[in-house]
Amino acid sequence: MKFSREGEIRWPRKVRTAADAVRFIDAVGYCLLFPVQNLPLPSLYYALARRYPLTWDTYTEKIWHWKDDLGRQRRAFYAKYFKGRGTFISLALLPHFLAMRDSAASPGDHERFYAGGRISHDARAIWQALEQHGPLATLELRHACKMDSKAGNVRFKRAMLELQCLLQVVHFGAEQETAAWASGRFELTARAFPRQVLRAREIAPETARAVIAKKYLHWHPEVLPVRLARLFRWTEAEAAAASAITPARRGYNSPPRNPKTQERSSRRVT
DNA sequence: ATCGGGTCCTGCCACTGTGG
DNA sequence: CCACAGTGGCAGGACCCGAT
Repeated sequence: MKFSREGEIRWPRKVRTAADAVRFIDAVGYCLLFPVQNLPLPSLYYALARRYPLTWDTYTEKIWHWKDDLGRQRRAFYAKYFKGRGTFISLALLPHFLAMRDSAASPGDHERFYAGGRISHDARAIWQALEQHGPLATLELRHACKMDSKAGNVRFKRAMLELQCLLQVVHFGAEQETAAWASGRFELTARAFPRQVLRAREIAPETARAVIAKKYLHWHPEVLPVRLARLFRWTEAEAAAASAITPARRGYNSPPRNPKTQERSSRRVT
């Protein structure tokens, strides 16, 4: 397995307990569960194990449980967010992530999101089931949405990813549904983190981007707007504004770029 | 013998922009 | 106009092992 180390940070404290993990998440603001190639973000795994590559050991086992427990205990937000990979977001920054894309929803907002073309039919069904039944484990949720079959599971996974990338659904513990691996348990963000959702409604998107960028720049001061844009799915103009770097200074630490590249980078990078 | 839980990886295809 | 590179999305494989 190959992993990029570029997003990792020098965190001076040892991470041994769940409380340490929460301190780490609060300090970095947002991080990955496991390191992911081409995704320059710190990972909880590296903070704990301090080494690559990832192997299945006591460290892995520890954070495996933390991802289930921290959300349920409302000590951090955990969902598949960046590139659909396991991501922690601190409680302090969750409102900003929600505000950034107008994602501060109420439990009954599935119709509004569906009508607005923001979620698929399957995602709406999952949202509805969670609204109706409260937190459900994978198999219960699939059953409630009539996605029990193999083909149904593919639709379920895709729709769940969609909802998590929109920050509407959050990991909320785990449940031993079968004798095999434990299933995740899921809840609506609006129900699990109502205070953060309310707070998000008071934050303007550009303010949210600035706070998120400031956090990233604290640990990666040399990052260029184009990298920020790519990471957070902003336009380069939004990234430059968020990191308060003027266009004149934009190429400060980078080699000169040809005009065609600059023209391209003025559009949204995805 | 097959299934299925969650995750990451690889391979494939479609799309886009570049550059000759 | 066309070939090429880069990217993103998606599907399927591997992992493990007990239940069916």
